[in-house]
Amino acid sequence: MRFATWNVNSVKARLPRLLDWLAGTAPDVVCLQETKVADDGFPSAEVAELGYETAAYGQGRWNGVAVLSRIGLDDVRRGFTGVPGYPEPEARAVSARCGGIRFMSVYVPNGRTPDDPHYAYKLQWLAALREALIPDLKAGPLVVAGDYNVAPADADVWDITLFANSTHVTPPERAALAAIREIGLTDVPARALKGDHPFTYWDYRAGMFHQNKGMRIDLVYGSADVAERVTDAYVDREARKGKGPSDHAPIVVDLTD
DNA sequence: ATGGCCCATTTAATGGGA
Repeated sequence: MRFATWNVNSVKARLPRLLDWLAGTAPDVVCLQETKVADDGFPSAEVAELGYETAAYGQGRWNGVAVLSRIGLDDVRRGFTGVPGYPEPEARAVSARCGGIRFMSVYVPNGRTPDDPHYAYKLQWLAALREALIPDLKAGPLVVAGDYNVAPADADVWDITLFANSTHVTPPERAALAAIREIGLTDVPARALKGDHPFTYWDYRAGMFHQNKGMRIDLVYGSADVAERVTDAYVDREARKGKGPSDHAPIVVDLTD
């Protein structure tokens, strides 16, 4: 089985690239984030032509997540139990069972700045996610993949000295991720196709990508029974190149059957 | 080579992204 996660930064703006990438990479399951489209606008028919069923949870202008699968898709859940809002619940998590594994696509709140209410919301959201995943882990194999908006270690940003007073690297954010791992999820490390750092995000501005000034903020967390099946995982930086890319690259994971 | 913001929306200017 091959699965992937990708923050596409608008599924409509990215549709030609998404379809090409699906055809070329041939993942069985894909977790998408920042689809930025209401469910009735999701290009379900277009991805169906490539054999994918869709579980989309969107709200329009912002956020939006989806799971695509060509190996079956059922038991779809939008959001999760106890999800906090800002102030209303946002479309930041959707899950479905595909090929014997529950896949959850997550788009963690950004946090903006550490003194912003959005930062407190981010920590609340991650704490609530942890609690919601406990019963999911008991129910069977689980993958929680997406844009976590946290760089787990200093090496996961291009220059940690530039992140003083910034979100994504603070101890409480990192502790929130550690608390999620502690319930029985493993960080599936992805290899970089070039260089030493498997960054998944590079700002559009100032040539950050070609200088490889990036961040590792997209992550794949898997239950132990999934993690032990991993044969390869890589960041597809090719998808960040060229005209009209997302600012995030996909992570592709291969499992033994 | 990978190339110097981009997205959606209230279609101009703004909020959000990280």
